[in-house]
Amino acid sequence: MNNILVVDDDPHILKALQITLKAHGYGVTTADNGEAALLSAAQHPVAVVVLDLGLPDIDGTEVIIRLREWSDVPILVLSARHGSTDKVEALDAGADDYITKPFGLEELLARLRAILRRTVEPADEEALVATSSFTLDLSGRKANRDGDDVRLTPTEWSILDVLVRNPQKLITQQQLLTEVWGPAYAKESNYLRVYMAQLRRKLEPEPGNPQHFITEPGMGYRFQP
Amino acid sequence: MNNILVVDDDPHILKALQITLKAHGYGVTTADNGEAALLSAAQHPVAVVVLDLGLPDIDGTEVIIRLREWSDVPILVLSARHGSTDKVEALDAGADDYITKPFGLEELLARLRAILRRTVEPADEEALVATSSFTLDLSGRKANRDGDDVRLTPTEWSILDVLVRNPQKLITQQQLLTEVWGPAYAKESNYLRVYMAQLRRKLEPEPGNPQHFITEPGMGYRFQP
DNA sequence: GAGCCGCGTTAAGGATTCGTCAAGAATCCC
DNA sequence: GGGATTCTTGACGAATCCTTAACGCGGCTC
Repeated sequence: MNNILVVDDDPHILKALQITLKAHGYGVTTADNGEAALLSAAQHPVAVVVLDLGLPDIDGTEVIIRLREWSDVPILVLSARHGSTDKVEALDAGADDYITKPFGLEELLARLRAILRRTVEPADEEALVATSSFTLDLSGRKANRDGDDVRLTPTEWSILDVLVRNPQKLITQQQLLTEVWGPAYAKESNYLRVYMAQLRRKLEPEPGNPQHFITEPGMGYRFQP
Repeated sequence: MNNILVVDDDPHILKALQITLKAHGYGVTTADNGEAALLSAAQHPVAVVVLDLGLPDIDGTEVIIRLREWSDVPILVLSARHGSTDKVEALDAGADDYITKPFGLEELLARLRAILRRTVEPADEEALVATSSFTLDLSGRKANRDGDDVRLTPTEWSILDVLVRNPQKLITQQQLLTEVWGPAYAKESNYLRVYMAQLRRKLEPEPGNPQHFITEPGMGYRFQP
């Protein structure tokens, strides 16, 4: 089910959108200010953000920019401002679409469908990864080593996701931290050290001499299949 | 250069859009009816289609549907019809965006940028550089020599970044020092000597007789692919 | 030809980062 | 509620990297 984050300071609009979207089969999360929206987007996976520009705390464009620092989630802007400048600013900041109030619900839904059509994951086919010492099923969340199932925690999985989906490529510590914990944790390289050690202990044949999760000192980590 | 196909039956609009888009660095192809548009899209590679709904031969929505049978190219619809039904029809047929006439040129350009931003990305150009004795993957931070991976430190990479991104160009010592260590170190040419030696030892076949990292005495260094 | 300057090379100290362990806090599940 | 899992946080040696100094070499100037 696609999860939509709706951000608006008007409780009536928020309620109306929530009901309409849910009736059309979407999951809905709401926020009535910019900070809450950014926080929510960092915590739950979101398919689309529907964003009102007129927020009480932060300017809407600012929300777009800060969201774009670490996320590619599509953003559909709602706004009472008809001015061309406002539209250009929001779109260039990283928004994907812009509707002016008052808007028709049918149009909003159609534009949401158009956006989602494009972002639908090309293939959630079984993402299987195999190395010389273990196998992973990313979509099924299963790990196997020497025939024995290995239990991994949620955080360990999300780290694996990022690393394994970019094999042999260097993943910066910042990248990992912002993808897993959110942009506010971009400096907590402590976490990475702890979790990389756990992953190695659970998956590597010789945790002290890793051959698949390689650390590049001063930069980040790299997955070697 | 991004190629845009503009479809409109009004020659004035066609001409105006052509001039504006070209002025902004896009390549432009035009068509004044639906059949010509479909034909043109099939013949030339197109990055975006800008489509007027009111065409003389085929209905605009029909053009979208027939285009979508074989192409995923983004479609931006222009239309004089403000009705919600028209928008929903066009968007659900496969259009990506919908602007009603009269529209601001700035808005059109911003929406084009928003669409292109999303579709250009998957190209994910791997910045690969190859010489006769080693290969570099700048984005993946991978260096290879004679089939063996070479480990480079962060500072070594940032020097490589500057040199390799300007092949055959002379990079002065000041440039290198300020780009890598910051402007305060612009006189510490000591560092450069140390690190250029390390890079040569790691990448050159004969470090004593470098063929790719060439020093221009008294000036700086030059990368020769 | 003596002295100076810029470059290449090497090695050692210091600073930073990494791996590891463990314990308390938070969360989840029954 | 209570127990178990998971997450956070701090501290410590060990490994890695950066900085710095010293020395040799060749070319240039005087």
